[in-house]
Amino acid sequence: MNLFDDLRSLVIDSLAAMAAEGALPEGLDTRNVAVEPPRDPAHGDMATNAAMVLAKPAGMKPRDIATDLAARLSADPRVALADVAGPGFINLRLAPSVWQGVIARVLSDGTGFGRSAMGQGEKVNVEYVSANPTGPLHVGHTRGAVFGDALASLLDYAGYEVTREYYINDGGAQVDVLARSVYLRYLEAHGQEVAFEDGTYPGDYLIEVGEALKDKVGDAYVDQPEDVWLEDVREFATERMMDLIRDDLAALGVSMDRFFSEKSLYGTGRIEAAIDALRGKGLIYVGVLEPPKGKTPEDWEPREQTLFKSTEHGDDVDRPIMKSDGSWTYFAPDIAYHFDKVERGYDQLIDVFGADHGGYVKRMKAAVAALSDGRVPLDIKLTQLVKLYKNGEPFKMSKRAGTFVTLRDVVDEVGADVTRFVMLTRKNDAPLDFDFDKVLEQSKDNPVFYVQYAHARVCSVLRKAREAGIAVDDATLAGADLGDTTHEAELAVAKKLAEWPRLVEIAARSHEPHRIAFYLYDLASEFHALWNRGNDTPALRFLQEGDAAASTAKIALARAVAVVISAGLGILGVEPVEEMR
RNA sequence: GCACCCGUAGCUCAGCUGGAUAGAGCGCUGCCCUCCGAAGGCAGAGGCCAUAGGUUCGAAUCCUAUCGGGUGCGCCA
Repeated sequence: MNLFDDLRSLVIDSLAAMAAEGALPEGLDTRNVAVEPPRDPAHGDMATNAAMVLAKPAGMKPRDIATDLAARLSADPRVALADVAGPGFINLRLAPSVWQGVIARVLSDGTGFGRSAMGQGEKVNVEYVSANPTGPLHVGHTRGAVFGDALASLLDYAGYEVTREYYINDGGAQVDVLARSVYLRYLEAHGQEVAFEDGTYPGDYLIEVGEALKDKVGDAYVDQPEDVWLEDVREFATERMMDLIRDDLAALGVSMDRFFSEKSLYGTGRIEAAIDALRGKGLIYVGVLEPPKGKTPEDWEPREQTLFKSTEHGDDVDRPIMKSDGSWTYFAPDIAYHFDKVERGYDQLIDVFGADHGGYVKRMKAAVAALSDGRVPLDIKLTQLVKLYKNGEPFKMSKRAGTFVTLRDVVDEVGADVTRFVMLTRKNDAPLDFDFDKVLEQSKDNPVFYVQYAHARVCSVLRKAREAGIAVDDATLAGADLGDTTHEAELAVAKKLAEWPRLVEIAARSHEPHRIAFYLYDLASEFHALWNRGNDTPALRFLQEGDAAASTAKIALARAVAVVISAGLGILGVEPVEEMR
């Protein structure tokens, strides 16, 4: 239920009626006609630009169209007032019963109130995290994990069929490095002195893996050449690392629908099939790339390579897919992986990368465009860096890995809920400051607290009401007579609630879950404001002493706020709290 | 050199895919607890939306150029 859509339909219908009566030309394009909340509430509850959009194609003055249209709109019982303003806006003020209806609707729909059919069951694949299986997840991954997960939930809420997916980079050289590092820990477990050279992973987290390897194979690999143990150790270590990563994700409340192994693409003809698909479109050739201008690498020399003609689909230069020794570059399996996603029938693909992968956006989009003949859109969301602070000082260190702050460090310190919410209080492509102290602060500076506090306050009201013997289950509240809920402070809250379904669609369309967090903050703010009005105006208190009916109506409003907060936090993956401690 | 992202109040950031007098928090000034949680709320001051053009009824938003910041740029994934 999106009230703005309802009113837009009314506008469109009225325009059609005008056309039928000759007051407007037939067949005007109404796609740009919008019904939106005005910036300034003094302008009313909603505004439409219809007259201004249509004036030119209709060859009429905006205000003439607006005057006629406004008269028709005010005939609708939902519209209390329709007047023409400014260059041709029509401002609408809606009847209190409309807003009361919103409250009742929230209570009967529950957290499904904002669900949208917008996605129409389209299949969307959201790939996120996809960290190399070489160690624990760090803060950067955390932001990507939270963002991707919230985006997936948001799309689900907006009516898409969502798959959450993780691409395991287990096919390249870095898992060999992992295997060698684990082997060193294995030797260590056998009492040998080892040295971690450059190009190995010295982190403590591999100690237990080395010991586990010892438990598994005994001394079979001690002092053996690499070709004896490398493959086995690589597989063993990769599985261990994925277990670790899965645990890290679970601690953050993230669970994937599917883990896709890069290695599974090798030796199965799947990379070749993807490249052949491109070759069939004439997009694979052997050639020599120009050196990048202005910054020619010292060791640059012209080299013949097998290239993907990504410039055909918007990239800046063509990209190599095969090394001179005949093996694939990393880009080739990436192509094959996305080919697989296309072939699985998704209507839309989304990749969440760290900002340092910004350079791969164009080539990936080019590959998907080519492989799907432009049918499957690929959106790539980049998450910017997270800067950590403690007591206002930049903070770097890790208990477990020695060099970087891990996801575990963050979650252990502040909890999954706080981590998730804070990570979403910034747009994905904006850098984020994360202060370990501030995010735990119980004050209005802290959005996490502020939103939770609003929810807790509602729960507090419900507790008090129950103690007073007032029934506050949702069914009772949904059936409450809201006729006296007419104070502008109360209606302001109801109006904010009415925006929720619209906001969900906007956030889903733009792939921007941070909008949910900002909305919740706004909603909480409206609620706190109303709460305080009760200080000066007893009639606005939620509990009306000795008047159960009035209390029920006001509690219905409060409960509706809690329901929408729950729904929003649910999308963000945050548990609403019943009381602050 | 090229590409992508960014530039909005003193600070940190929103800004509804083009709408009216550009918003919030912090900080600053002044108020509000005999009252459901003051862990809050209200009011005030603070802006050339980096700059210059363009598109149109209308631009912080779209286009072009310039300035400033970040990231990336052929066998590393």
